[in-house]
Amino acid sequence: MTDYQAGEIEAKWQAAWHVAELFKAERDTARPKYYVLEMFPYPSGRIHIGHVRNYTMGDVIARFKLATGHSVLHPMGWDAFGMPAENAAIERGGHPKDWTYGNIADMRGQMKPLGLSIDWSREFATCDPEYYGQQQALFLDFLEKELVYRKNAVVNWDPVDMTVLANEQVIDGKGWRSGADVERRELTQWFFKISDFSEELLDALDGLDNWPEKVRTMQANWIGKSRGLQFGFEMTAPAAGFDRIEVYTTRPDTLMGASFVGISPDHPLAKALETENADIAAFNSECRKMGTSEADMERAEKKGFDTGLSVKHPLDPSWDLPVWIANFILMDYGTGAIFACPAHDQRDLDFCRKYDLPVIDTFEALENPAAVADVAFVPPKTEKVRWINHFADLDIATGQEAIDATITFAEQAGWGKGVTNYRLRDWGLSRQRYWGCPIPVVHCPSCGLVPERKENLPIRLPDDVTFDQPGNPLDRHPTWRDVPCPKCGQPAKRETDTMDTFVDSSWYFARFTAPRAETPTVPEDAAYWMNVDQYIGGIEHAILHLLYSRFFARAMHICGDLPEKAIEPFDALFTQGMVTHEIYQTLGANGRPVYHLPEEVTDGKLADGTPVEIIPSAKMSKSKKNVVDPINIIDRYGADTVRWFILSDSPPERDVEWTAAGAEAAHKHLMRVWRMAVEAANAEGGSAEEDTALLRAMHKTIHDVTVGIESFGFNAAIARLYAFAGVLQKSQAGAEARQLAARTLAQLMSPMTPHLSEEIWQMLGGAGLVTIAPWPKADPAFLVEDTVTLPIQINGKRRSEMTVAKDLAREAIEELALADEAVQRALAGAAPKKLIVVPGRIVNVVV
RNA sequence: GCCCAAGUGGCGGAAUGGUAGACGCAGGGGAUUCAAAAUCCCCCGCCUUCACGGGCGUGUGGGUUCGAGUCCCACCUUGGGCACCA
Repeated sequence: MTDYQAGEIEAKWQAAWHVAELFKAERDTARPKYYVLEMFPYPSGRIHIGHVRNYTMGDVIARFKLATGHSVLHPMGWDAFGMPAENAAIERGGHPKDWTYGNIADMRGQMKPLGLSIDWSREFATCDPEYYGQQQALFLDFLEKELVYRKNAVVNWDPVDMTVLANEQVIDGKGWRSGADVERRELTQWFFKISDFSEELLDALDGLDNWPEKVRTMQANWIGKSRGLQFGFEMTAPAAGFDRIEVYTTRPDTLMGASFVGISPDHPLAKALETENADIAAFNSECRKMGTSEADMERAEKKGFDTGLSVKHPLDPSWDLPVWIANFILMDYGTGAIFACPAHDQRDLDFCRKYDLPVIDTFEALENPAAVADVAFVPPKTEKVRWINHFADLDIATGQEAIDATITFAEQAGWGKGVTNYRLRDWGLSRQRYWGCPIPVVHCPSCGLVPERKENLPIRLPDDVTFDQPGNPLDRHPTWRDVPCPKCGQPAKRETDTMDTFVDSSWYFARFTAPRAETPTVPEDAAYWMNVDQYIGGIEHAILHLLYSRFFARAMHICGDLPEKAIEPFDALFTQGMVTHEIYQTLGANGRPVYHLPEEVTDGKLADGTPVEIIPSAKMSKSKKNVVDPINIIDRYGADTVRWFILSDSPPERDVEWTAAGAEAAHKHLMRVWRMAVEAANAEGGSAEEDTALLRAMHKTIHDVTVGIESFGFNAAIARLYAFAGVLQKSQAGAEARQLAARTLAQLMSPMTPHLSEEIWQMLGGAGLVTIAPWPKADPAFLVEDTVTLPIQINGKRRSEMTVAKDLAREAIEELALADEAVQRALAGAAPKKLIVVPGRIVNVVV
């Protein structure tokens, strides 16, 4: 009975849970519902340790809620569309569908032994036609409500492979396979009107009390609401059909420090000038030889081109400013044109230094004097104060007041208007790729854009495609693309763009409430299960996925697919840290990095002796091959050990560097708990005093562990469980108390180590399954202590301590403290300068 | 570059503004054993001291406070995100 065969025992209890249907979620109005969801995985082929961490945390919550009387929904699915499946097809042949479903089968097989409390009957993959067909129905609803539209937008274009590249596929401005310089190219694409919801998505962040503050801050900054001034600079002479340049600025108070007006290379004026000036055309085209990612553009060297044009300063018609084209100005934000004030903007200053443009000394107190120490300033045109004070006869010191006053001034004078801008752009969902959800519209030569009929859904991806040539196979598919128009029946062409995979993950949480329904959702199920009570996932999704989901929930509500209460679909969010690992890289033949799996590298070398460059820890990613596979540990020690270990070592919100050392120790501890349970079953002796001491420790542990689980302090809860196991081991309590203690220990451990806990529970005569046994309650009578140890500080440093009755009067504590030997020594006969007593906590004597 | 975090012993980490280092790992010593494994017990921040004790100590530099790992300011380093990786 002392031998513990993890494999057999775990399989036995998993079967018992399955037979009892413990995890099957049913609508049950007699119990409070609880929906716990972990961000679903991409089926890359193997589960990695980060998945285990994510799902184990969710499982602890789900099992805890089950034990505290909730009707729990804890589902699992697969975020199954995306580029890696196509890349696999290109590299190794085969079909993305086979690769994906094969991976799902493998990963499900790796996950099931973990003993997660998942309702597998609700499982789906986003590449199931039953799922994406409903997504197409949602798209048609959105189209009808005008939440989707088409416009031109730029993509990364690989001129050699003749294909669109994702940002990830652009490395140092070159295509990852061809190595060719990437170009920006405009295509007509589909967009969700998320920007219509900017204000609402921003406002509602305030109500998300159970979201991490950092996520709300990041989202607010992403939406980027700003109040600024929009106005026109009149050109000194019209050019290319333009007679003014409209700019937007959040710092109109710096207008008297303007050096030049800058426009984006994609600005209509810049484009118009291209046709008449070859140098400008060359400059713009150079600017476009860069990826579309904002990070790349911001990091790139700042470059400009003097157009030779000039504009008049709005406050001084005799003052001409030159017009430059600058590569750091984004066409997507504001009007695509700015005025530069180098005295108050580092980037403008760098630019002016580089091109020898004037820097005007504006304010008396420069905002960053050190940064401009070497600058030769040009004297200001007004008094060297905020110009609004000069023009409007005001006396304003603070920045925001000055900004507001300038906007009012410009509006009254009639040359500008206050404008609220958002950084948030509409969500482009078109992807020129095969392995995604087809967009259900048809282009008809006579009817134009025609939505598919809902009865024709799902529009299935064709299976007969090949990946032997670059580009989207749907574009060249012989029969799939050519269809009759759903409206007039004449020959027409199906839209060949598919949807961004973020669309798939923006409503899966709603689909889990009715995964087999013939409509996207079912009102009764959505009403009962929504919202997700606890959502758990990586901090890397803090902005895009979570913002898109918030938008989708609103759009679905507008279309009648979700109740109003679900427009904020995630009541509580927990962002777990990532499991990171070093990246191992060598240089390939073409000078590009080649990545290697951790298991291929020993002592910094490959098997053939090639030295490997070690890049410091980073997020585990399949493309960087730094993914650690937990399956060996599961096979060796069982699921309970892996679950216990992954939770025990680190605070859940923090990133952890993966290390395999310690799994062995976790296993030893679990076996120690098992032996103690066996011993408790056969215990003898005991005394009332010993029994009480053990029960006191037990109730304290119940309290601490319960609080720990509820507050995501899993590592701290486990530390308490370790400590209690230590107490139990040393205890001389009698059989009854020790059995109760061991059984309770097992029960408190059950969210983390459910199989071991069931085995102990059963052995020590617990009723039924521990998984659904009511969670223990801490008896307050056992929690109170009657004495307390107070540290005594002298000048804030701990020098002594004393043990006193818990409710001892302040005066008595002061007296005892002053009588303390160390205090007497420090005072040397003098009276203390100050005596601070914090009852129950500390005494501080200031001498 | 911009936005958001994190930084504590050899390691993972604990700590409502109140005894820094709980708990675990690694390490050292001991018990048990013919021996080993397993198990059990004890020690374990750094410097100094035979010892008692003393000094230093939570990325760096300042500040607030009787008291700062915790609050404020500046900086450094690392990580996440930057709209087509998921």
